[in-house]
Amino acid sequence: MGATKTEHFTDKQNDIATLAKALGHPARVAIIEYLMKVDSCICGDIVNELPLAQPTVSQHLKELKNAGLIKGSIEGNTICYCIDEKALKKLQNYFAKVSDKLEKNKCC
Amino acid sequence: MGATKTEHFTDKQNDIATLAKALGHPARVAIIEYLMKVDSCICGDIVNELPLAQPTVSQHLKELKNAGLIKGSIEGNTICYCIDEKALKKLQNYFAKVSDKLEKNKCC
DNA sequence: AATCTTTATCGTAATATTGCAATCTGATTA
DNA sequence: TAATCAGATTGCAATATTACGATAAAGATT
Repeated sequence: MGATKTEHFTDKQNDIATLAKALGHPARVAIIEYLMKVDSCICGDIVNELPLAQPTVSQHLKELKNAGLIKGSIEGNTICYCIDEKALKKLQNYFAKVSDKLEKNKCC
Repeated sequence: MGATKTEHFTDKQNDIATLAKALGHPARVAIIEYLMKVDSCICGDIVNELPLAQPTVSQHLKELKNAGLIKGSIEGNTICYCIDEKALKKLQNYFAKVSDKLEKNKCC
């Protein structure tokens, strides 16, 4: 096996899982944090920021893009990556809701 | 390879990645949501709630426990699983901070 | 005690992920 | 036009994940 049975779960559960999975690797967390730090989207130096080879970084960027967490636009020779706020907002809302619910139903 | 190079990233990045990774599977999202729905921790019927075989569910529960997202206490014959608020709070804070920062630094 | 119930563990097969060297592509520059 | 540069893609090896049947462990029930 090894293949996730996505069809058995709700769209929302799959959606959250996809976003969470994309952040389930420290390199990808680091990429998001770097994009946040350089408050603009002037990118092109992500590879130099990470302790990983260029193809590996490229792959991580691809996964973040597939999950919808970042978007990249071609800017001449380089590519300008940029956080997609919507996706992070989704995560924020989700965990805010969860935490809120837990606050109310304290049981242990 | 296939082994994550955790040693190159900060503890915080690894921490967030570990939590996110644990939620990077719809079954585990479903488990958390189920534990939230039955507002108590009277568990023992998680297997029946999920479209997966018992060993598979047990494995997912183990991963959630390892990541610190849930805790389980033996209650006679059954085991009583329960969300660990601290971990979810951590995620909430993280994404709240990220969203807040993105709000301020709008660039694209 | 024998059995049932609940959950964990083992073993294993299928698939996915991580990482990188080598290579390719497409835009820029010399 | 050729050399260069930034990134993506390919191909591959190592490792991790997902899923489940079989089985084990341990308390509950009969």
